[in-house]
Amino acid sequence: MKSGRVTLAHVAAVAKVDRAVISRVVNNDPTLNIRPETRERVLAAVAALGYRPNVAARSLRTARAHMFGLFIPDFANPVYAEIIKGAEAAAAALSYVLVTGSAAGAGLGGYIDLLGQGRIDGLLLAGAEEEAGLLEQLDRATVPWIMLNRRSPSVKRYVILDDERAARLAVEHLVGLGHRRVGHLAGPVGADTALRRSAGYSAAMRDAGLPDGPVVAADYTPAGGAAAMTALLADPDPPTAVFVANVASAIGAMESARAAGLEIPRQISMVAVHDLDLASYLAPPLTTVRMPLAELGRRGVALLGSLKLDESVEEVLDGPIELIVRLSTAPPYMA
Amino acid sequence: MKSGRVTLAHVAAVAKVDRAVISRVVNNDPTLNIRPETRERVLAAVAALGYRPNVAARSLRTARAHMFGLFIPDFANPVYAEIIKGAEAAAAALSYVLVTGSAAGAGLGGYIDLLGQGRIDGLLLAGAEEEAGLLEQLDRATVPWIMLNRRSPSVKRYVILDDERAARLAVEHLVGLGHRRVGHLAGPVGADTALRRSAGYSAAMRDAGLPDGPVVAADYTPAGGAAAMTALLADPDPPTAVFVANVASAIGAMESARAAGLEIPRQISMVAVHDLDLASYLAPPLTTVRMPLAELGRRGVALLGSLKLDESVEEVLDGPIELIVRLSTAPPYMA
DNA sequence: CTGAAAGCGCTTACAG
DNA sequence: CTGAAAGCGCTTACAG
Repeated sequence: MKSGRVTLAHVAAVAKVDRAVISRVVNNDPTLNIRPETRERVLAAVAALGYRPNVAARSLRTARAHMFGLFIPDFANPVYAEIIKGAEAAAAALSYVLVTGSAAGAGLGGYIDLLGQGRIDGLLLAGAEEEAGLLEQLDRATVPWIMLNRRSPSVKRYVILDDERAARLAVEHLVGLGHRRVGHLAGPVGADTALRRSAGYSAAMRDAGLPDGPVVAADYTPAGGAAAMTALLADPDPPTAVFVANVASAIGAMESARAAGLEIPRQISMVAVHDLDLASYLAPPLTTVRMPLAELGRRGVALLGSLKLDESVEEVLDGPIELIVRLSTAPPYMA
Repeated sequence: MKSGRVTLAHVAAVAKVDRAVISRVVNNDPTLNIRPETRERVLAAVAALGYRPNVAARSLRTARAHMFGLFIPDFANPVYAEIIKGAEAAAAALSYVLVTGSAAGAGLGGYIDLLGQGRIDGLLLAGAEEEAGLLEQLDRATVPWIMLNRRSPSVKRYVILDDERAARLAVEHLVGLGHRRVGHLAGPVGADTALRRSAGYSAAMRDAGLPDGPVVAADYTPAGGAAAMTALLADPDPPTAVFVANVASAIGAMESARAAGLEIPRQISMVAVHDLDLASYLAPPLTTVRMPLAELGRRGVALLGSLKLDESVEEVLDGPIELIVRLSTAPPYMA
């Protein structure tokens, strides 16, 4: 029995009812009045033949693909892995399929094209660079789309995390340990998350009555963090602690600190945003701020399922943000 | 102009030809004889209206979804990121969409169900655990599927990497440095890649005229590596070097070695399979063996595109495997 | 060189 | 309570 070949007609023939009835039983149509024994017969035939509704036919008829898209820049970034996990779970709960794509495929443009083809019923854009014409392309779309973890000035469709609060938590931890000269490895220039984390850093410093320490922009990669940390340590008055905007940057920054002969945390403390499994196994284990990334993915999908086409969302996700203290932070050596 | 709403009929009206002609122009039907000016008119109308063929209608008619599936256990494992990247690129080259899913979604069973629904034209299974009934479910499928990076005794459909060669390369490097007592952190029991890497380890040791050192199984995670390394170091005659089957395990193993007071590489050398960006930033930077993972994904998709339904594949991918020497390996201290 | 027609497999408003 | 019918938007063998 080749399962892909069984159609409603086959099931109807076996169950001795019309195809319409099979369809309504399979889809749990609440307006269907049916004798229990008929329903049983239908279900038995469905099971016996291994009937699976053909998605293409259903989509054509209902104009719904039962699929959502999620675009990310790069699968290698573990931050997205967490987002995907939440989005996948939420999609599965709605009986939707999540198709996650990165720039390595057809690119963002090709991805948005899936909307035009009717392949997906909604699109989540996580950390995508803004390219000319894409927003325009999106605006012509007939299905909802939402930016994840990133705002854009011209767009009233996003859900983000409370990056400012995360940054404050990290800085307050450092200040609480006695640090007064606290540097900041900010994210890439122009990145929305970087802006918000930097704002949190400055706010927390101000609240503590301290001036900002040295600030250097760094890509969210080990290489970016390494280069930025080297620059930061060249400051005439180097900090005793650094708040790093991203954990991948922090991994590179730790290496630069070691290369400069600094012992972590004795001579320099470090704390970074986003917790990874890996953080416990670094040398020394890295203090981090854990953000609800899976929840972000989950929420994005839920919104896609409920949002009206022209409805706007501007949401800061209210989830648990917690400091995870490991061994990369300590009181300043010469406090 | 809502792009999702333009159909062949609209384009046909504008271009003043039949819908069939539009379809054949859009699909580059080679059997179509058409006057150049007519083709121009059609193309102009397509562009002007922003026509995009409806995928559901096309799939229903042609019984092809133009979509491939890739199932992985977990997006957080960076090894899969690399495979996805290659698979995405290959799919895009075929104008196919790749839908990658993990166990966090509907699970492998739900994933295989996509086949039954006609949603995908082929499925790649990367490192999936074998569950009862799933192979049976797959055998009923009417589209090709292939196991990636993993064989199964009952299945003649796989493409794998040359794990044995990778292992030999690593062990020969250690032996070349002068190590004679070489331990092995093997992968999880039952994992096919682990078996092949262990075979390579033993073969290389035998070729060097050396007996196997202590061998401990370890999950492909930092935690698994950490636990296994602790066990291995308890050996009455501990090794001066360790070949670790997986880079994630190695990260945990390095931490255990440090915790045991061992300096890497002075007191113990370590080399692991799979290269990551991260490896350069560990303390010390980790010597690895780089495997062609993206190529594996690419090859899997290419096979899906060309394989007959009942054709078998048993392929060991012939791609570059190279040792990347960093600072975690050195001659033994007391050679 | 171009058009008319059938049909892929569903869902749904309607008839009885 | 169940069936007959239309139609979603395409592709393709065929007619002319």
